Amino acid sequence: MEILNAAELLAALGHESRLAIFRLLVQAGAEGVNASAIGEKLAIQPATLSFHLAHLNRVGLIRGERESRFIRYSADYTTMDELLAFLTHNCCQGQPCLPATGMSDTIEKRRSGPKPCA
Amino acid sequence: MEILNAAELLAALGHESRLAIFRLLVQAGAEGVNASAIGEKLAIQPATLSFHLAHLNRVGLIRGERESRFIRYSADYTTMDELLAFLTHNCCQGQPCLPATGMSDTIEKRRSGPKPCA
DNA sequence: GACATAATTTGATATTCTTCGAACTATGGA
DNA sequence: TCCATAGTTCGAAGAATATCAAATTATGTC
Repeated sequence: MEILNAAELLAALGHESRLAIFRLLVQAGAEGVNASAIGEKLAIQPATLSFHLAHLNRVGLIRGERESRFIRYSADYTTMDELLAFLTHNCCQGQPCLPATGMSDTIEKRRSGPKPCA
Repeated sequence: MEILNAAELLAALGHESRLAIFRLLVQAGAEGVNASAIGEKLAIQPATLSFHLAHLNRVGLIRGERESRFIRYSADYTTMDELLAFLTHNCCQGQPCLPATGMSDTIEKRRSGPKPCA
């Protein structure tokens, strides 16, 4: 992944509504969620929702499939995986440098260990 | 981390210049890089650079320390770690679901494993 | 103090993004 | 065919961003 592409993905997720949509779809898994259900759950009006769904779809983070009258959206995990791989490239030597476990000394240990992410 | 905060961080990184700055600082490590050196390396004019540095600093991804006439900027790894932890929360059960190792079947394996990220 | 360098701030401009009402398309049922 | 539902597209308005020249602040040197 190139930096321009990564920036596009990050910008797509860098909006509260779109991030909420994406997270909802990740939690929903393979079954996905149809547009109006997303709109209800997140209190986003149809036109605005379509705008954000189109944005997320354009950059490849989600995809939609028509199912009768509904369009069922689901997260495209591979794109997110690639983005995370890009952000963690050249750090951690393949070891997980995340998540922060809540152990108070984790950060300090990590500080002296392999270089963290991005 | 809350979703609004995460969206702010993602938006901050969702600009080619700022992402390039952040990556440069991550690569530079603890020593950091002073502003004019960043500007030269990335071909960004001083005023524009200051604008982006201030943005990254405001959201906590970098910090600057004056060193004589220079201001040395360095990445704040903890903020990035928290962001990545947020993005990978409730997935992977603490196992690394990244990075993509380049092994062709990794993605498929992961698909049937713990739910990927975000 | 006068000057040069490093960086920021200000102000103006151009661009992009976001939102939403209204119109439109697509599908299914009576 | 007519109607209702699901969703998108269009168009306009307002808000937020990005860029950069010019002015300003801060530091160090002569």
